[in-house]
Amino acid sequence: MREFKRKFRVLLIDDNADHLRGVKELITLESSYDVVGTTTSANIGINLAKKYRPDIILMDINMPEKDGLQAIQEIEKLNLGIKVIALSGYDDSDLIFRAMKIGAKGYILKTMASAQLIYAMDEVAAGKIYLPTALTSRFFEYFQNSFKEEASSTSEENLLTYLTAREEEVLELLTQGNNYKGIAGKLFISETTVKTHVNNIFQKLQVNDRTQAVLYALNNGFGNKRRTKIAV
Amino acid sequence: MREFKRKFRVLLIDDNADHLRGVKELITLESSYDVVGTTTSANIGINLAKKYRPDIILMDINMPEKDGLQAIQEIEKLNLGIKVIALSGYDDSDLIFRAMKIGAKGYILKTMASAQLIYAMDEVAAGKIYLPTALTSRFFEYFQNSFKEEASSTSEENLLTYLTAREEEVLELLTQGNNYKGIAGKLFISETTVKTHVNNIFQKLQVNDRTQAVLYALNNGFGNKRRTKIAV
DNA sequence: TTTGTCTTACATCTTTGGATTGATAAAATA
DNA sequence: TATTTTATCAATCCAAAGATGTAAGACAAA
Repeated sequence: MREFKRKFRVLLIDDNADHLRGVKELITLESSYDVVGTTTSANIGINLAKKYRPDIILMDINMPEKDGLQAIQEIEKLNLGIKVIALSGYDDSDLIFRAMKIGAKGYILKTMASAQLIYAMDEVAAGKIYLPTALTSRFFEYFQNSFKEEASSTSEENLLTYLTAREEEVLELLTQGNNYKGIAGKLFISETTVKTHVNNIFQKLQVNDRTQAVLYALNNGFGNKRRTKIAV
Repeated sequence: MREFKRKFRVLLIDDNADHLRGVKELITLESSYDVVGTTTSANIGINLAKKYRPDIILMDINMPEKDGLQAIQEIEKLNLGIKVIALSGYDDSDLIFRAMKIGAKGYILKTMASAQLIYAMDEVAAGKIYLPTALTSRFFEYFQNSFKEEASSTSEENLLTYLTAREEEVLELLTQGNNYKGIAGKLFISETTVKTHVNNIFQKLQVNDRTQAVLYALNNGFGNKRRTKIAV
């Protein structure tokens, strides 16, 4: 049986009709891609995605009507395996970060050479994630900055280190929303003992109540799973 | 006044003496780099970093004695502006992610061509962050996976959407550790009103007390800065 | 206009939380 | 061995939090 090389199906979403036409022509020249639809509306684009199930979507994310990032997110939620490449006029690190976070498989600037667009599509079609080197650098600046605060705040002094093993157990249960009775039951000790521990925890963490204790714990890397803040 | 083109100072840390020697010779051939030190020990490497203040450190992260990632972290904490490039034998996405998270300016496989190493050093020396395309792809697989769980868990139903604007304000203050009096003072309303709001919040979030409400809020993307869990 | 939601507010009552003091036994440490 | 830390428990007291019901004025939608 002879094997046919299937063409990848592409959907274009861009509110700029001129740019849309240009990209369409460009892609049509490539033998390995078929443009199955074009639209200037993000909402229509989402419906076309459901209908045509393209392999790849090129999505302009600088649209006034609807946020392109939001559109990407909605398409990702459909879980149709559609690979979305973000097209943008800006190499803003925050934009790049957010696009990649919500699942874009690539991010290309509109000013980039057409060859780069095709290359990105080739890579993405092959199951990879593609970001131009320059944008990768931008992304990582943002990415690493997100973690810097954490490192610096941690380096001050972590009052959690003063807690005893038992106190950590109690705090762990506090961070799960337990009250005295719940903690006492889970640790098989009396409620008054829990009170003693909790009071000692308050002293050591220099807080006034359980909510503040829980917040301190979560913000200072309590437990095995460290939670990290990333502004999105 | 005549300007001299300064050579970049490089420190090599690699527990494999053979590899260390090879890399040293390779770099010495380059006119723009000076190897100011080599060592097979991570701990000694950290001390050499303090002493010589190199521009760049090539750090093997697959060392038995001390974890190379930990060493990178310690060097980053020194805040000397030293750019660390991770050298590794593995293109494991988790390793790449962790290295970049703690501030590595690059990640190179030992099996890669020497030209790529030099190119990475050039880029990093110029203040950029460099990851080979293949590793970038790996990184993003891991990165995007970290957020997938969040998206699915969020898609269940976010009870926070039922809160009124005022209730959100109150909850915001709750998540900052305020008690009734504090909230009342900050919103210029009476304490009893705050109680009413808080009780309504409990109903809507289906929780029993403020700690649980705060935990629900933090775990369900409350506020403008959404906190995201990334296992590290 | 009527209906409904939101925000504000108060009263009352019960439960929970937090502070303080004191005490005992085991375990770790000097 | 002597001393300190840790974990356990209790009693008491006051403050804070939480549950419940009621209600008035603002405002928007039907």
